[in-house]
Parts: sequence; C-alpha cells; structure tokens
Amino acid sequence: MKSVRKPSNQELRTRKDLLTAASRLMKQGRKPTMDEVAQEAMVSRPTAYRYFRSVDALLGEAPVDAAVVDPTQLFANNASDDPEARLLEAEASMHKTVFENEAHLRVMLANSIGRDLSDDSVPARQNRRMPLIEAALAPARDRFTDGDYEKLCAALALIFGTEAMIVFRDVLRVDETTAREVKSWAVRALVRAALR
Amino acid sequence: MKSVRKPSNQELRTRKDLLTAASRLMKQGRKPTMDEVAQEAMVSRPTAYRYFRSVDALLGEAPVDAAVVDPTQLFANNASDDPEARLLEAEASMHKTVFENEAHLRVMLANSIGRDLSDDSVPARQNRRMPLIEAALAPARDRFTDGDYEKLCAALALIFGTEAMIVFRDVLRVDETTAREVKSWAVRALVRAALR
DNA sequence: ATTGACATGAGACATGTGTCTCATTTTTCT
DNA sequence: AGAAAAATGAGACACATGTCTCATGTCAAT
Repeated sequence: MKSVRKPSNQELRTRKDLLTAASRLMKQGRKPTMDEVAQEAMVSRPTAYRYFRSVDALLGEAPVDAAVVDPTQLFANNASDDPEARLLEAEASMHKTVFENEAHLRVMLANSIGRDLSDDSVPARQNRRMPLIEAALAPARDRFTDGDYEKLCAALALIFGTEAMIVFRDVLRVDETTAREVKSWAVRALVRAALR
Repeated sequence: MKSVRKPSNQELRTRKDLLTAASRLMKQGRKPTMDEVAQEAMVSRPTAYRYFRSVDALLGEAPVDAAVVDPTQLFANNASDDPEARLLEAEASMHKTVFENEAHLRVMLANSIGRDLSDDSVPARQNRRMPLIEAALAPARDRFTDGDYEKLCAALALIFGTEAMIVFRDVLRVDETTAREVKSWAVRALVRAALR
C-alpha cells in the first residue's frame, strides 16, 4: 500500500503553471519543447521533469482552453426533449470547439495515438464526448432498446470527436462547412435508425 | 522548372530496401529509429537521410503489408448489386486489415496528424477508403441524389478508417467484436437513410 | 584500363529528450 | 529564530534526430 502524500501548495502551483504554460505555447499550433514550457513557466527543466515524466505526458494533460461545454449548461435553457434536436445542438457545440482548437487538438491526438501500447507515460485518454452524447439522449432514453442505445452512442462518438475532424481535413480534404453538413446528416440518420 | 533525373537502379533498390526494412521493424509495433532502419537495410544513416528527409517521412511511406484489398477484386465474385450488402463486405475487409495492422497504422497516423500544417516533410496522406466506398456504391449510384451520395460517402469515410479504430480502442475502450457490430449497424443506418 | 560522375560511409556537429548528482533555496516544524 | 525537510536549479550524461564535410567506393562510357 503506497501512502499518498498531500501535495503542498507550492507543488500544486508549479504543476498548474507548467500546464497553463504548455497550453499557451500549444495555441501556436507547434509542439513546444520541454525547455520552452519550463522557461514559460519560469521553472528549470529538471523540475518540469519532476512533475511530468515526458513532454508528451505534459502536453497530454494541458487543458484545451475552450473546453467542451458542460452538458447540463448546454441543455439548461433548452426545453426540448427531442433527441434529434438535442444531438444536433450538442454536435454544433462540439464541432465549434474542435475546429477552433484544431492545432492544439492535433498535437494532443498525435501524442495519444503514437504511444506504445505498453507505455503508461502518457495518461489514458479522457472521454469528453460520451457525457455530452448521453446528456443529449437522456430525456428520450426509454425510447431506445438497450442494444440500439449502445450502438447509437458508439456510432455518434465516431462522428463527434477530433478524429472526425482529421478525416474531413486530411483524408477528405473538405472545408468546415461541408464537414458540418455531413455530420448533421449522419447524426439525423443514426438517431432515426435507432428510433426505428 | 526543375529537371527530374531518372533514378538509377541502385537508387531504386536502396529506396525500396529502406521502405521494406521500415515495414519489417514497424510490425513489432514500435517506432523504429532511423539507425535501426538503416542497419536493417544495411545502409548508413546519412544515406537513409538522403532518401527520406525524416524518420517520419520514411515511416509514413512504408507500406502496410496487408494492404487494402483491391475493390475490383473484392467485388469480382460477388454478383450482388445491393449497396448495403456490398458496403458491409467492404467494411468487413477494411476492418480486418485495420485491426490486424493496428500498431503499424498507429505510427503512421500519429505521424501524419502531428505534423505542422505548413510541413511537407511528411507526404500528404493518401486516401485508400474512398475508392473502396465508391466501388461498393457504384452499381446503385443512380438510386442516390448527388447530395445524398456525397454525404453518404463522407459519412462512411468516418466509419471505415483507422481513425474509427482509434475511437473504439482509446476513447470507447470496447473490444473488436463490439466495434464491428457498431460499424455494421451504422453503415446500414446511413445507407438506408440515403436511399430514403 | 582509365576517367569522371555519383552513391555511399565515417564521423563530427547542434539540438531535443530524459536522467542523474549535488548544491542552494524555500518551506515547515519546533 | 533555528533546524529539518522538501522543492528547486545548475550542470553533466547517454541517446536520437537531422545536417554537415570529406574520403572512399562503384558504376558507366570512352
């Protein structure tokens, strides 16, 4: 049993400074050096390595500024219970933040994909899209069978995230408006299929 | 106008040796060093850099062994004109090669995503999935409006490729069988929606 | 066979990563 | 305030990337 020491205020501050410094530098769309992040955070390089075991780990935890909207907040003033309408709204919000933070998200995604499978130096990827999808579907949850609900959620996850943006940009090479249209169309098609 | 010299046989051989050496090493799921690739190809490191401007460029061009099936070959003995049946077959084939070459494809995808937008050191990503999708839809092409056809193709591209595998594995953390079921379900839903 | 063109190899260099040691500061506790 | 504990900084290290220079090999044509 490993005893977990409570981090001191100083440690928490240093850690936070490193993360925000990394965020600031990543907004330029370039993968910053550990030295650059350390300098930006006014900290020495060894100290940076004391808090994060690699640049990738640090960059992987650096927060995206325009974080995904809080689901409860997004649907607070939207009285509709229609899953289609709610999903389209969620998708619009997600689409906006993904395309606005393309450079930052590219760096993070590249780091999380490229790791060796047995490499725990980069923290497990967190899933911001499922809470959003589930919140959008919540009012109509009982209109789906369990099986359909699971499949719908998973299929929507393919469409909502950064990976879809990569496909549109790098593989399909279409503009953002087209991407938006395709995603809306697909969301509608999927939710209708799940509703029978 | 830059004059283009025809590469000598020796040059073609060296280039090919480097690529196949990279492929061999990448099958281990590890991103090999330029030194390792050079040694495996029995070539010095500077020579490797004479043919590829970076490890990423070399790795990005290294062929995936089980390349995507040739569309014409896949549908040769399948007399069905039903777009749904053909798409499901294409998806099955794509799914197999993607999941069998997961490690290799992860390296390639990470390299192509992470590059700076103005960086041409990594060759532009090639699109192997659209020919497959279009071949699957070809017999029924006139059953779709132009708009629906475009949207269907783009939406299917989100489901067919390596990126979807990443979502299933890293974000959803589901097994391959589940991934397969979700993809089949989504393909059916989308093609039916496009058919009205 | 000899020459000239060209592919290659040996090795050095500048930079980034990640780790280490040791000295110095800063915090914390008494 | 003074001592113990802990965080930090300075600087070195081994290794990978990517770029040089220069010497050597190899091929083709006369």
